[in-house]
Amino acid sequence: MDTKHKILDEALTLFSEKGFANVFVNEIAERVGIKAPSLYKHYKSKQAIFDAIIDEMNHRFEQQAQALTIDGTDPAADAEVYKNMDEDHLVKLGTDLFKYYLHDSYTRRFRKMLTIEQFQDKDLARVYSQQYFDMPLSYQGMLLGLLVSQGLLVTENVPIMTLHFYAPIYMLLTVCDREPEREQEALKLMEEHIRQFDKLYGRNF
Amino acid sequence: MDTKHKILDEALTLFSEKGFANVFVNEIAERVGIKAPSLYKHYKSKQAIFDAIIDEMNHRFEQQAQALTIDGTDPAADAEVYKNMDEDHLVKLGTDLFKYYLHDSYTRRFRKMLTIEQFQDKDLARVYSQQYFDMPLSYQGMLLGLLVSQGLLVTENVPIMTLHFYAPIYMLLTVCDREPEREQEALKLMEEHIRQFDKLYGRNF
DNA sequence: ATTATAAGCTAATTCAGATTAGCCGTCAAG
DNA sequence: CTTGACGGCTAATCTGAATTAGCTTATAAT
Repeated sequence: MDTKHKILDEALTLFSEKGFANVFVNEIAERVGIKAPSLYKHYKSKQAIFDAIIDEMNHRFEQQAQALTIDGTDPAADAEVYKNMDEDHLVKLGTDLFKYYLHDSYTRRFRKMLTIEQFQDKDLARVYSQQYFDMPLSYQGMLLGLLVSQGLLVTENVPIMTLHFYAPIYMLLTVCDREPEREQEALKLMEEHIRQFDKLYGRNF
Repeated sequence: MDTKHKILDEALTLFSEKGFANVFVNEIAERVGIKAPSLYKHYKSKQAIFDAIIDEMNHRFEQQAQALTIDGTDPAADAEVYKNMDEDHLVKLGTDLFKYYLHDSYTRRFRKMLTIEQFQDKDLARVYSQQYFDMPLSYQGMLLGLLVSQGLLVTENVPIMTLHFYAPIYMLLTVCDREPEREQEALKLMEEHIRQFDKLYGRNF
């Protein structure tokens, strides 16, 4: 990784732990292994570093959205995947989703940074809501909608069913972000949540 | 309200909007209607103001916990209240809870401040989780447990049922905190959420 | 009446932390 | 070979924001 990227990487780590205002260019430089003034060979200000992080993230998000949309517009392929979905598969789906969000380094740091900075301006607020509310609900709504059309789940209101699926996952995620030592507890609740979700929405005999 | 309290009040407002590090003692003083140096007649530093806010909150929380526990240990009284609970009552219960959390000025500002500062140290993280995860789940679990013992709701796992009730409320709350203009949308989802919750867990005929 | 304390003000002071100036070595392109 | 861009360094500089000094007035207690 070249210096320019390393700066973004270390800055993101620090911003996600302490917030933009509590990080000194000094610390960023130190972690990168250079002196503070050298940072300015790469970015014209501390703010510019922050902005570059946001830009990079928007870029990744666009790609991601693209990818998901492509998958989504091909229900046939996805339907295949979920053909013989059962409770255990659903648990795995949810748990994997949870673990990915929780452990993927970039995702996690970005989410935490955004959590801290979300009230600074409307743009950041919008990005947060998009990423951790609208997009997950829309994407997972699509997947769960497939399960409904396959007759594996039953509901008259897919969006609310999706909310019931995702909101607990989101909430447990925020707990682990602030108290990582509660991950085991959270995973246990996750599994119980999904099993109960399956019982509630699964076709009952 | 005396100056000493007004300082805490205005500081809390500012901290909840911009975070501790982005607020200048200047701004606090201005809102209080005094000059910055006069603040130091009341608190020995900016940090001391923050600490006083936390102390005051801990105080309020203890009182609150006390009150809730007292109610809770008298199931007879509460049971009376929920004797003829139906879906509309449940919607009202949830909506009121939501609106209280959302609009109560102190609660809202405190929650937003904690959202920003939660990663600064373990104490703040613990307080956040206590207030917005553990306590609500435990208190609402008690209430919903009553409804179960009354036969109004059916489940084998009250804690997870409580998670299903509360997590969507919490999530919609965080959306409104960052994008207040989405309150109507959130209220609509709230109502649908609870109606569906009632259908899922309500005694089915 | 006197005095002590509380609470305000203006005018410094301090200091940390972002940024700039200006120098140096490296290396690839011409 | 030499030149210029790149990326690093040290030593300033600049700024802004917290805090302190020291004065003043009002009020309440002795």
